[in-house]
Amino acid sequence: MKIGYPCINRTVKCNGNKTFRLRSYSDQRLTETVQNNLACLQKVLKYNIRHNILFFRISSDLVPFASHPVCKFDWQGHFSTSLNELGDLIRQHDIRISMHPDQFIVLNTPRDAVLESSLLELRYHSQLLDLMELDTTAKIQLHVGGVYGDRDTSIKRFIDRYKHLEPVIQRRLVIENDDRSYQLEDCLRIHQATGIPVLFDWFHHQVLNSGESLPDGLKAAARTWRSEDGTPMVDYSSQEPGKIRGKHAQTLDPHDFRNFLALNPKRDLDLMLEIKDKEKSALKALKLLRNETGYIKN
DNA sequence: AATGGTCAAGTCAGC
DNA sequence: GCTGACTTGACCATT
Repeated sequence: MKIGYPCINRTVKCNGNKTFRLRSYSDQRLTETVQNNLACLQKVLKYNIRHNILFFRISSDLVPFASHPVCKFDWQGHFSTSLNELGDLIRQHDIRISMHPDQFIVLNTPRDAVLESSLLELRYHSQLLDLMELDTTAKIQLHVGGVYGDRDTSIKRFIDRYKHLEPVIQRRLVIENDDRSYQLEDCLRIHQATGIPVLFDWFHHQVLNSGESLPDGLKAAARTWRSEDGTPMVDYSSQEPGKIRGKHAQTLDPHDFRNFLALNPKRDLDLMLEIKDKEKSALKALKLLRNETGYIKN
């Protein structure tokens, strides 16, 4: 089991998620920012390697405005060498990579303009991973999308859109159960129709489910991953005490995490910690894993 | 250097 | 109808 965290490292003094305002766009500003972001990503990956954190989610802001019409710059060509070198580092240390396009990317939208920009953004994500020459175990995770007052039709629209995706996007895409619209059951139904792997979100499943236990839910999701998709990915968080239901924890709750481990003794999964203090919790989780008797290697 | 208004993009719940 | 939440506050004009 690999442990990971998303996008930001607060220990390494290097911000690899730098962006800028649209009206400040220039090719020069873009190249400077991307150069910075790639250099920081490399530093963060090296920090992760030193600390045995071998799962990482790369920020969608790596190349700001990459899919925006304002950007005519050939960032793919200009940064292909740097991206390739990053890919070398990732492959050399067998780091698992994911990306998570943000909330504006909605594959099942009824609106043409939203679909079009979503497809461009997905293409950007897949191009990044392709330029790093990562295999299809590097994934792009999406939620199913909106309900629009008609779940069945909206699920059908997702299925149809997925089937018509470019293969380079299709092979990387996975769907994740969310905590208010589409639960595990819906994702499994979409898997049945398309073969798309289902990334199990442990915390969301506690908030929204149809009665499956957490371990059963996780097992059902894990079965949707083929060998070319790699080890099933799982998102993990726990409830921030005293905040509204569904609020992600500030830091790893050792009690909740031990419970997670106890419920999943096989641990044939890669675990993304969606916890606000990022690498600190990843380190806590790894330490806890090492110190617990009966818990494996690393 | 500190501050505060504002930022490409969608959808939904809660008020 | 507006605001906040979402994987993540940070950019930038102004003082």
